[in-house]
Amino acid sequence: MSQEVSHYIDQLFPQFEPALKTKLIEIASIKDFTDGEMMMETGQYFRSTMLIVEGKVKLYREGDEGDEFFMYYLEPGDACALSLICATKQETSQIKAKSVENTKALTIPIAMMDQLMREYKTWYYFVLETYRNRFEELLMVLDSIAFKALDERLLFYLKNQYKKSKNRELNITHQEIANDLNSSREVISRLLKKLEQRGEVLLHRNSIEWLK
Amino acid sequence: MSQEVSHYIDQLFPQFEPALKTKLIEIASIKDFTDGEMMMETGQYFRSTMLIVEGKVKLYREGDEGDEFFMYYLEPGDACALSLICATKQETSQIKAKSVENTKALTIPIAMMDQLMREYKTWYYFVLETYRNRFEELLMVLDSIAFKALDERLLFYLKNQYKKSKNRELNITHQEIANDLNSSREVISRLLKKLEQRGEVLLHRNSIEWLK
DNA sequence: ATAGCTGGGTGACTTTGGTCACCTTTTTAG
DNA sequence: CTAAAAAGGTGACCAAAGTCACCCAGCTAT
Repeated sequence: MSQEVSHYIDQLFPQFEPALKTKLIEIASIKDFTDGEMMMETGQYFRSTMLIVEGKVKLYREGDEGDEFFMYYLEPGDACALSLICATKQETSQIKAKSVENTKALTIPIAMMDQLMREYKTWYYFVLETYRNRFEELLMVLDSIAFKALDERLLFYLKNQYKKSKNRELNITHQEIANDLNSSREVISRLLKKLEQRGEVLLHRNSIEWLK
Repeated sequence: MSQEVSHYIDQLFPQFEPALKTKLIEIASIKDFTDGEMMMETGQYFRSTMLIVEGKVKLYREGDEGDEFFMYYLEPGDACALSLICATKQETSQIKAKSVENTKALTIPIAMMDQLMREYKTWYYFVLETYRNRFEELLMVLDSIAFKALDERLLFYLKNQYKKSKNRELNITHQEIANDLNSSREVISRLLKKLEQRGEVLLHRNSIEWLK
């Protein structure tokens, strides 16, 4: 078990100082989530901070009528910024997190946060860096929704997906995209068709192929 | 000078531990900004962290065509979250900050951030709390733009303004509101008229009166 | 007093995107 | 194999909001 933790830290968090690694091996444990499992609901309390070490986690905001709005993904090497913040004050979360692959996370009891922050410089940097990155990602999302029309938002979304999947072929349905962008299937289908006509993508059932 | 710093800390940051207060008196200085002055441009580097002690600062995101999109205000007792994060890594800012009243800020050299974080627990809490608050505020903005129609966003905006001004009378033009919401004057005028017809506000030249 | 500026009102029109109804094709469950 | 579900296409229509053109009222500087 602690061997597994050790391995993940070497692979994904090589910047952690040796003493911090030792400490984490002592206090952290591994938690598994199956594909599609909710990792966090709105209004739920945090009991631990999570560092993603395998899989992919989708973070989204939930509207009053239960609509979902996609914010960003967490991947191996990322930490949930909210769990880093909220943790320290026992606040509830305002976002939902769903595992979209079989996901493994390194969990650290929130009670340890204070100590880690003050005793390990590399942890402290990691937390600040995480914050900054999430904040920036959120700003990018805000940008696209505040300033761009839906066709540009769709492009922004697709590019993001391709970047994360490292694959020409994206396995996703029009309906899922519509949900993530808080739009409707018909509209997304139409816009995708336009992209196809412009030669930017190839549409297949259940997948979109990125040309260009 | 240091007397002024001391006074502001007592008034606005009573939670700071005595040793931290002493330290800040030693290293912080006061900077003045006149009404309307830009405090930060996109792409600019941070050289110091700022705690607002007087006035009001408007934070907004800038679109590709120079459109502005209002995010939130900073008021006395608030700190710029971005300057807290970016500071530590010499990153550039993605947002603009404008003083909208005569504003005074307590500035702290970024070189001190590390030490403050590790040596003063109350500072560390303050920074995390600041992050959390800005993140939440940003999420609220994201919500309103992702899930709400313009009329609701306008209400959300007006309520926010009234809350911050503690005044029934809000001195603002329709054009300014349109800019902040990235909409157009005519549309805002029409929506405001509807609000007036429903008896929620009274419209005057250069001001909007909140009834209810 | 007059000219010009700023704030705001209004109608006509257009575009974007959401909705509805209904269709076809492919996949999957029984 | 057949029925149902899932994925996607399509046209008609509608509503929200952006745009344009033009108006008027009130303030201000000369």
